[in-house]
Amino acid sequence: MWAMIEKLRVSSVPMMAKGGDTRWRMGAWQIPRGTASHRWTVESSEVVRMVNAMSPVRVRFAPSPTGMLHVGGARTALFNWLFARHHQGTFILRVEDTDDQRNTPEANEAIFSGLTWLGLDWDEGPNRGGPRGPYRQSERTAIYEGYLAKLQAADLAYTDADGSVRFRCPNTTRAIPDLICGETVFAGRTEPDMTVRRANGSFIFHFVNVVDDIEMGVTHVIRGEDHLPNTPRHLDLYEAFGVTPPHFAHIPLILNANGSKMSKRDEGASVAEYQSAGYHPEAVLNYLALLGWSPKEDRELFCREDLIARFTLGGITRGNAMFNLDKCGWLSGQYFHVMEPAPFRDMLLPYLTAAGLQTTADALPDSLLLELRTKVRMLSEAVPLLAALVQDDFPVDAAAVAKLRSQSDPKPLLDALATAFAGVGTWQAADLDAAIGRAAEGLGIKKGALMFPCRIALTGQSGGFGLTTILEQLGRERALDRLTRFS
RNA sequence: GACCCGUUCGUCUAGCGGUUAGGACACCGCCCUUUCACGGCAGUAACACGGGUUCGAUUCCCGUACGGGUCGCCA
Repeated sequence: MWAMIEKLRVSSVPMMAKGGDTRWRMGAWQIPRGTASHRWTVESSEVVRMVNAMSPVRVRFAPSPTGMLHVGGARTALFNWLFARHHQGTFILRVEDTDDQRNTPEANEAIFSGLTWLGLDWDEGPNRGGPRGPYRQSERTAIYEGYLAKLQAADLAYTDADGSVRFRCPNTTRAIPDLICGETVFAGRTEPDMTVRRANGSFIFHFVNVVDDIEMGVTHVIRGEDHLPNTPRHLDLYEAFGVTPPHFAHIPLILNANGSKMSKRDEGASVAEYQSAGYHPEAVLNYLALLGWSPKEDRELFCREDLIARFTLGGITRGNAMFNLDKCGWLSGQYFHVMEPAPFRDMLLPYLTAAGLQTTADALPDSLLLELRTKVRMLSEAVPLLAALVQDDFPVDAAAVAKLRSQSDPKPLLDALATAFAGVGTWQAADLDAAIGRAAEGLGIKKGALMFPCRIALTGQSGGFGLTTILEQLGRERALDRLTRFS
């Protein structure tokens, strides 16, 4: 057993500073750059359990309530969550709401609902509690004051002319042993001492971030690469507090289709957009996982258990990635295509209602859903498809109607169909199909030539469900009514 | 501007010195088909550039170019 663990230590980054030395020193972790040896290679769950028992993984997602859950943030949350679940560790949600202007109930809710929609549950955090709380920075002022007192006691902090508190930042050269980027060295600089507390009493991000990570026992900081250049200053703080810093893993950013950093206002930037467009949440999770991380297998579909089992920091890509809506949509379709009718109905019904369609579970039989599931990539696509089937008021495609009229007068065709349908034995696919055949034969035209006008008359659309499905779904009365009323 | 990170098909990626450079989305064609889809099959398409190291570089090193990030009393 120990041999396995030793081997693990060699093949991955040391889990902790050795020999109980809590003082982290620069260069203590020699990570050969540009080699794969620094990558996290833990795979066996047995080994994971052993290591975890020695040094339980604690990670956190620390969003700021900006009013939405950004996809970049969601992916950071996902990577942290996967890492925690893979190592049977703890996933903490901490709300960084030190900026009062942003700290609204709605903004907080946007984070919670986004994470919940994706199924990213937190072990400790708001609405959940935990031993290291509170988990909102706005409620941790006393803790920050305590840490600030430590700094002041050591003469490492002072109040400047503007009334702000500054940290005597050593600004020394720092080598960050990053689990993804390798050892990254930042030369010492001569910058003004960093502010840790504003004149109005509120604390600055860098300070509270470090204090909270210490207080919450965070072992691995997995965050966006945009934080990498800030890390040396964070290290200064850890050193000042005499605490061994956590492991760092900076993940590449998500870019827009035009190559720029995806920001708040960009299309598809908010998780809520995927929710309202009716993407399958498991698919979005799946897609996000594959954006900047790879299980190195020639397949694309991974359920969350698959992801948990496979997730390692070593699989994280080095370069930034552009978000591709097409692929996300395709993946979503893949999930719907194989969905069982019952859960599909459960997901669909509230969505249709919210979209303004008057319908019930009874109006969505299994047979219909089995056909529908292959036609949608997201639930919003089901709305126009279903509109004509579940209600009498439905949109009509003017172009399709125009095309129909340009070909021939549809009236005699529809009358012939209505007659054939009226004499049908049962209002079921086989009989209905036969009736269409008879009508076509009687008119001396092909079946297909009859089905297009029929489709237009019944649904107003040139595409959609199979014609017999439409007929069955509408029922004899409504179908015949629409055929005879079409003009 | 300074500092950091990065660079394989349009996009997401596999590749860790010797491969016909693989997969996926998208695209194109064919098949299936009453429509729209689904599905199946096939195809177009990539190692940024220049130097090294090496018998041999997509893989290792150094430059250049390009992209991104950070340099806030925003997080």
